[in-house]
Amino acid sequence: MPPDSNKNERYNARAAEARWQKTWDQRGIYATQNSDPRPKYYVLEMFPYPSGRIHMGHVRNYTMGDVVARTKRAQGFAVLHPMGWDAFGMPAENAAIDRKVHPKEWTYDNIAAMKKQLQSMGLSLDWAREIATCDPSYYKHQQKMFLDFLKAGLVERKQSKVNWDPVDHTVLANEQVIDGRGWRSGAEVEQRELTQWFFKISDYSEDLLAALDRLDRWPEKVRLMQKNWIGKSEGLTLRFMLDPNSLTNLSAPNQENELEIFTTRPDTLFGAKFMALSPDHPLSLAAAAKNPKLATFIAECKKMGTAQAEIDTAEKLGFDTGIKAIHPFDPNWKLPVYVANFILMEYGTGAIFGCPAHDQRDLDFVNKYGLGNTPVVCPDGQDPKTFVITTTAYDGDGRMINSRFLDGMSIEEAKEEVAKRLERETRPLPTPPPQAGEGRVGVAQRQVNYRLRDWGISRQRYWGCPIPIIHCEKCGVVGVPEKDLPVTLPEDVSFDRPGNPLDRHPTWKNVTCPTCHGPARRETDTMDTFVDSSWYFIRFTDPWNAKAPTDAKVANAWMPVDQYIGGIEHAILHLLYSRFFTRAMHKTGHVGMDEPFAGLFTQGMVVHETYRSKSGDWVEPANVKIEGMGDARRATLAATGEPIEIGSIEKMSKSKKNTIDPDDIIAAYGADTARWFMLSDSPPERDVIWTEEGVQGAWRFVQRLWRLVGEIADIKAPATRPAVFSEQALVVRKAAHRALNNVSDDIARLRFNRCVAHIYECANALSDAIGAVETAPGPDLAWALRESGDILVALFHPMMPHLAEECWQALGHKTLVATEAWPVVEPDLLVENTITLPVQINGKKRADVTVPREAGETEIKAAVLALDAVKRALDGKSPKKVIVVPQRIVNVVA
RNA sequence: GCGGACGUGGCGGAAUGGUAGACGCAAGGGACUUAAAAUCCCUUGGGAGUAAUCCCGUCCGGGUUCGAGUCCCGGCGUCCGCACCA
Repeated sequence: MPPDSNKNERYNARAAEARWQKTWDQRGIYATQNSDPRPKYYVLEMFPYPSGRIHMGHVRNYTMGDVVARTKRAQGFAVLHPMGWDAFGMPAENAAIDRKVHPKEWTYDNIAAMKKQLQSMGLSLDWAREIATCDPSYYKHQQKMFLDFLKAGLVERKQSKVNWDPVDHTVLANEQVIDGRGWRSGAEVEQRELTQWFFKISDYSEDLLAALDRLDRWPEKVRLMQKNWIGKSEGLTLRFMLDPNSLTNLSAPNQENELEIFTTRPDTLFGAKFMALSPDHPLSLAAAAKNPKLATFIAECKKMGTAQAEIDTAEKLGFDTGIKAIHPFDPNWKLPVYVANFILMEYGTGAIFGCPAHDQRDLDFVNKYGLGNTPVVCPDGQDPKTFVITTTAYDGDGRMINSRFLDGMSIEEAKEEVAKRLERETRPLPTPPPQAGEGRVGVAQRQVNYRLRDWGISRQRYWGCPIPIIHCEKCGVVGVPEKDLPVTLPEDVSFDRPGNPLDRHPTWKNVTCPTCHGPARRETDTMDTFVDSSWYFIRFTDPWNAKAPTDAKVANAWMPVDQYIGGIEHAILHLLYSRFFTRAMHKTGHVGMDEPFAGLFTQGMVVHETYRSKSGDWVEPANVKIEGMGDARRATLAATGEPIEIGSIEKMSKSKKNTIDPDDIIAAYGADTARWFMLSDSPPERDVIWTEEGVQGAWRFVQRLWRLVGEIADIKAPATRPAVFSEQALVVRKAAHRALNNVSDDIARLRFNRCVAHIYECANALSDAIGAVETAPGPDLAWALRESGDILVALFHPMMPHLAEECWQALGHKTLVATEAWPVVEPDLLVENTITLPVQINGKKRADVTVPREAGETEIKAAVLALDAVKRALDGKSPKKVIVVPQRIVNVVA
């Protein structure tokens, strides 16, 4: 590129971007004042984990948020658009182990590096509100809220299972368990029970479920996923008597004389073939005490990991305890009681009755143990006499069969009948006697059950927010007094051994009890990092507050977040925890609302082709040379020419080495090009494939816009708006105003790929108009072109802010386009005087008809019937029907 | 296993139940140039036909409708989440 040529100079993104970033920064135009009286708009992207480098997923996510922020700012809102760091978590500890670097140092270095990268993207962020969750000034308030929640009854301690690595003596995350073995040690993982802290999210099950209906700016699929996660089900708890003759081998003398189960299918009670207990069920343990084989079986079950997918896909295994349960409707009907590996203690009562014909898991189980099945629901249209179940359970609708007094009923009627009969029948509660109330209770009780479990927040790790609790032998569990907060992490820790460094720190955990001043020890567990991210969006409203997590007045003014943008992978946990946490903060007086996110958008991933060498190693795209097209596409290693296999398109990941570094792209093409490409083509909720061609296309368009604006800037236009416009000038103005209208609408609905298309169309129209001018445009066309140029620049500003500033300046404006108001559309320019309707004959398009905009149905019909194509198709006959859909289409039924 | 999505040209995709393929990419042809790059113009779902025009076509099989990529039922395929990754 000749740098001396002035007129046709290329847009120099690198120089321009640095310059405009400096200007914005110096003028402080993205700092938001809490005192701003304009209507508020809070746009937030999910804050990143400081892994060290931003990735393309961040570029996509933050560009989308920035488009919304810039647009809303132009539309007159006080926009809050902050950024921070989800800075606690396991990778920092892994780095400490692998690279001997302190988690704190590692984290803050990463933050500094990533902040620089984000700043190079030209995001309109208010960096004055930056927070890092690992900073004591942040987690101090989190500890305060933990104590507030504790006082409010929202926290409890209970037992829960963890993945235990018996070699490393450490707790493993599910992702650290690979094929049932610890990722570092390779040892078989065991389940262990630990006493842990829980937030009582299940207190809000019904509220979290019911409120989903009001989140009308959330994706339907996320609401559905949360609904299923909460998993409300209505059923019965049902007390089966145990056959006393079968209980002789139990440890305790006959404490368990009955077994309580939960079922959502009481209608299938006559199809029951067995009972199944969780390996953790008290009755299982009682039976195992005198039965070594059963004890071994239970121990085997504990070798299974705690992940749900693993439990569900494992082979269904059971062990017959020898205990018999008595059918509630037939004292002579005895059911074998098994301990089974697929029954969860956490759900229902930890025990079920198995009806194999109508539940696949139960069917797999009986087929393995030869217990048989009896269908009790017969689908409509099936003959009950011949209806049999072999390997596939039937869980659909139908009529009751083989079920005595239920026969012929619908499923719903049968459920109701069973409930009614068993509710009426009462029996004394099992021994030992109940502590309160009457001695007799219905054999069955209707019960609403939720799948949602309480939120276990204890982590046996160093790099997390310390749980502000002191354990005293005399006083028990005592909260750290507020004046002693924050409980800070000690910095002199070692990672040379596995396990929690806090637990083996020589002094940190030794404290005096705040109540009795005797010796006591600190809680050494830290909080789940999901706690940190469950309120950061509220902290952003008042991040400087040293006294309290937030100022309710300020938080209530900014909250809820109007538009939250992040990955679909957070659809359930992060969002549900945040909804709970906001409610808990409401209950403890920190804020005045329940729902944190009024609008939610979940964007898709950035994916890329994968490359593999002959030896099976993954190869980075930067080292691959691609030649040829379509099927003839071949890849070679750029350095050696070794052939490379082109693999499937997958999520960018370090392990498959198919990542593209945003830094490289920004250095080569500039941030605007990267931003533009991330918004082009793919709908934002879907995955976008990163391609070299796509980036180059975006880069060419950047240059094209720059040239186009240069041409418009050269046009001399009258200062005042002409009174009349020629047809030519109107075409230009209509194109610009149509684009303005479409882009405004599509940004509001976050349909960025369509915005991109409309901006292309607008640019094409302006290029065409300029190309058609032979000498110099007349004053009306000149004015129209200048007007349209201004509109075009304003429209792409949210997406390519640096280029827009450069263009705005070139067009002679002295202001910043970043602080300009959004252009105002002239509605008259959006309507045409004539409309062209497609004409179908029998549903197939055969012709067009052009009619005046205000033409009525009879007028349109007449015009349609006069068309050659219609006459030909009708062949002299009159049509059966003519359907005129106003403004849309005409269909002639011949 | 359970739950959730998605499936349209060579590719990414567009299409309130109403003209399938907007817009972009790639490709082919042309202009400019000593040449290349850059830029500009034209063509581009498949098939038949000189042409007008016609036939086929939105993963597969059914259905509803004047009309289905879109709605319903049943398959197939791909992807995501599953509670200690964030």
